[in-house]
Amino acid sequence: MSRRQFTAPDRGDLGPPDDTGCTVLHVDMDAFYASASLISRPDLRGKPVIIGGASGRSVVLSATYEARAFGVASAMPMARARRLCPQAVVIEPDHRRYAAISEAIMATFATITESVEPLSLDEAFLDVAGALRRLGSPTRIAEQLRDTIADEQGITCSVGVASTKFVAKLASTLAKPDGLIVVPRDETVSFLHQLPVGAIWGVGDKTEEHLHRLGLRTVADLAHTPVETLQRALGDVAGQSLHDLAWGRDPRAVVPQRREKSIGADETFAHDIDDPARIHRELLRLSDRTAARARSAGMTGRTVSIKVRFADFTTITRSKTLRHHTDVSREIFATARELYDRLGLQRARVRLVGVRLEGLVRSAEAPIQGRLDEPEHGWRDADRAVDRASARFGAGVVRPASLMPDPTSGSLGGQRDLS
DNA sequence: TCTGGGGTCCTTCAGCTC
DNA sequence: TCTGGAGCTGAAGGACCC
Repeated sequence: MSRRQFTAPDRGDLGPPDDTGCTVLHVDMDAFYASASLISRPDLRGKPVIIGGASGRSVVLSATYEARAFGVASAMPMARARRLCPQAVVIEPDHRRYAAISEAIMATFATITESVEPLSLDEAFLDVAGALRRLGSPTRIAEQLRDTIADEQGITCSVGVASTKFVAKLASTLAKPDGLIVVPRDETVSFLHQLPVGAIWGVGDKTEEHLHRLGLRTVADLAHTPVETLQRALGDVAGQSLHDLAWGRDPRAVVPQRREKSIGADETFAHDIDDPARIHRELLRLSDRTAARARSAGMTGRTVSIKVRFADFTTITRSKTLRHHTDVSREIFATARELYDRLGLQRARVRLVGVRLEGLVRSAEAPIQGRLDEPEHGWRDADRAVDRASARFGAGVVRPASLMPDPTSGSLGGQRDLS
C-alpha cells in the first residue's frame, strides 16, 4: 500500500510488453483496509469511506478511491480528512478481519510459488521463475492471480511485473487501482529515467528535498550524477544504493522468510500527560504487551528501548542492553521505567510513550538464565500462566493490579506500587 | 495541517579494548 | 608507562516504509 503516487511513463507504440526474464511480481491490494471493511458493508460501495480511529488524534488508515478524490490520504489526521470530505462514512479499523483476509491471500500466493516475500498485510513479492512451465508467462500468472483474488476475496489488486523487486514495486504503484504493468527487462532504464526522484523506494520527503536542492529532479538526473557526489550528500550506503537503483541495478532476491528484529508497542495519549504515575502505568501496560507478543512469537530480546514524544512533537529514545535475553514482562518494565526515570523529567507534557524489545533471537537459541534473586517459580512462570489464561479467556483477563480499573474512581489503578 | 502504530536501516558519536 | 589508531559495541537520532 504505497503512499506515493506517480503517473506511468508512456511506452508509445511499442506493442505488448515482452515479459521474458521478468519473474518478479509485486502484488499490492487496492485500498486494502477500506476494501476489506466494505465486504460486510456492500451498501457503501462506490461511496467515500474513511477507515480510521475515532479518537481526536487518530489518522487515516485507508480510504476508498471515492474519498481520495477529495484529497483524503493515508496517514492524514482524521480531523483534516473529515474537513476535506465531510460526507464520508467513517469506519473503525477491524484488524482481525484484515489479518484473516491477508492470510487467505498469502495462501493463494503460496499455490503459485514457494518464493513469496510478504512486505505487509496487503502486499508481497513473488518470484515465479519456477512456475513458468506449470502456469505460463509471468503476465499470464499475474492475470490469473488478480482474477483469483477478486473472485475469492472480493477485492482488487494491482500487480507489477519486472526483472527486479524495485522495478516490480514501482510498476504496481503505477498500475493502481486494479491494474497490471509489465516493465520489459530491456526497457527498465528508459522506464525509470522518466520518473521523478521521489518515485525511488527509500526517497522520502527529506531526501527528495535534498536532491531537489542539488538540482536533481528525475531518476535520469540521479543516474547521471557521479556516485561520489550522491555519497557526499546522502552518505555512502544511500548514495551508492540510489545510483544503482537509478540504473535499474537491484540484486536483491525474493526472500520467503524474514525474521523480526524488534517487537514493541507505543501509545499516543488522548491528551498530553504530565503525571509520572500515569506514565509509569502506561509503560507497564506497554511492557506487558511487548513481552506477551515476544513470547507468543517465541522470541527473546536483550535491548529494551523507550520512546518519549513531548507535546511539541520532539521525540527522544533511550535504550539499555541487558546482560541476558529476556521475555519477562516485569523485567522489561523495570528497565523501561529505569530509563524513563533517568530522564529526570519534571512534569514535562508527554504525548506518547513506547516500549520496544530489540536484538531478538529465538527463545531456544538464547536460554533464559535463572536469576539468583528470583523465586524458584519466577516471573517467567507467572507470565506463561497469564499467556495461557489469555489464550483461553481472551487478552486482558489477567493484568497487573495497577492496571485494573479502580472501583472507587472508575479509572485505572491509582497509587499502587509498580515496582 | 498538526501529525498513529508497527517496523527497518543508516549514520554518528562515545567508550572500551587491544 | 603513555599515546594514538583501529575496530567493536552500544546508544541515540533520523529517515523511511506500510
